[in-house]
Amino acid sequence: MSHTPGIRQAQKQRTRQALLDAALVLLADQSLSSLGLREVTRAAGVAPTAFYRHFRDTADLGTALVEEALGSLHGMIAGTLAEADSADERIDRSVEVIARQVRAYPAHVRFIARERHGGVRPVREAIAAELERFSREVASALAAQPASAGWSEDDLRMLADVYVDHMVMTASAFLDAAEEGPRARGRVASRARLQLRLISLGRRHWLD
Amino acid sequence: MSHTPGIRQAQKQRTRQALLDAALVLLADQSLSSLGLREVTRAAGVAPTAFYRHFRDTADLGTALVEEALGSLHGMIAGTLAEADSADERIDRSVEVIARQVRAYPAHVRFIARERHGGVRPVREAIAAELERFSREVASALAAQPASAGWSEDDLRMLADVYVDHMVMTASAFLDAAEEGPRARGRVASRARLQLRLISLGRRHWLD
DNA sequence: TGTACATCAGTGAACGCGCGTTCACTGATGTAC
DNA sequence: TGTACATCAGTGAACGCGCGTTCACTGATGTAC
Repeated sequence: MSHTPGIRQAQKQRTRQALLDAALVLLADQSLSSLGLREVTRAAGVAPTAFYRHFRDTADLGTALVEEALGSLHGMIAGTLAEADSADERIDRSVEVIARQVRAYPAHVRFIARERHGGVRPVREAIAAELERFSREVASALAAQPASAGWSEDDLRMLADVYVDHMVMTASAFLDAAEEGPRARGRVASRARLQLRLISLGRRHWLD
Repeated sequence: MSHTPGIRQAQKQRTRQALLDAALVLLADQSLSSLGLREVTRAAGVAPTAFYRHFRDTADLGTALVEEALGSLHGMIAGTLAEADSADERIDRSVEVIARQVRAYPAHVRFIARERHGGVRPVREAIAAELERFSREVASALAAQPASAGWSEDDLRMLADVYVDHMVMTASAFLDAAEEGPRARGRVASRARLQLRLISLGRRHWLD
């Protein structure tokens, strides 16, 4: 594929990444729809015009950030769901995975939570598409569990949506809590566990 | 209280409302953090400097919009929850109330969904405060139901949070669906009902 | 009721500033032979 | 390996434009007597 040798390509990638990283930092305190191109290039240490070598505009950069932030979700839950014996264990595991993700990539999480309903249509659509893809993966992971015997496909998708929405909301809550300290983080975690337990109970009695 | 006679006050209120209305229209396609003061005054048909007679800046206007959008939530659910015989009926009623609110005030709903995690801190905090107040109201309405016998206060707050988050997500989904047509709206409604049924089942077996 | 003065919501000109975009350019990297 | 030419990521100057904010103002409304 990449028949272009290397040095030039590699340097271009480095600049592109510098722009993405700079944007992500700036997006801690503002929305994408107010992010300026010059602002980004200034923070990245390149000339404003260099921006156009990589992105058409800031919305285009935004969709690149969506992929960077959500591409890694692939297969993440599959492992989480599979390797656990009891329901409670699966719940603990899930909340831990979310907490870890937020600690590791706080800026990405903030970006997704913010722009999911944000003012830039293509970015909103990119996030919706990624989350739907993810929800479908969750649904098929759920389908493989014994607890899902007798469930319709629609109901499994509905359940998967609940989990995905819950994941995003919890991630965002962890982020807010991070500003307050470890006690707040603990409160978010235990609330998330209770909510997952509620969903789990509803699931168990769905076919009653 | 208002010992100032009237005409002048009334006109001031009218201008203020024109600014709020204009802002809400502009916020259909962008976030508050990129909303310009001149943009708002232009759309409202007043001079840019008139803005300062009413708001310190656009963030200040934003917090005023939060009150306008969420102030009306007061007591809304109380009625919805109380006047229903069966659980299914309560679910149908709730989804209808949300759908009606979205139809009646689409711009307000969009604003709240967008700015709940948006880039303007004081507005985010105002929304969080209003939703927390609302969640507390829901929790005490839930506490009054027979189904809540034996529930701890914490668990009721957790449940109320689930309902509030679900309400905001569903409202936002109705909004997206409105662009696609009535069939999409129907799908959102039935998914919301299934999700509420899931929660309701979990609730019923919480103390098992 | 009539008059003289005070208040204050909205105006319009002016300011300095940073924005997004264009353009011709430079010089390191890549390619052909 | 060496040379001559092509490519193209990043530059820097320049542009026109709309921004937020200041200021002194106007004239309708409110108040005191």
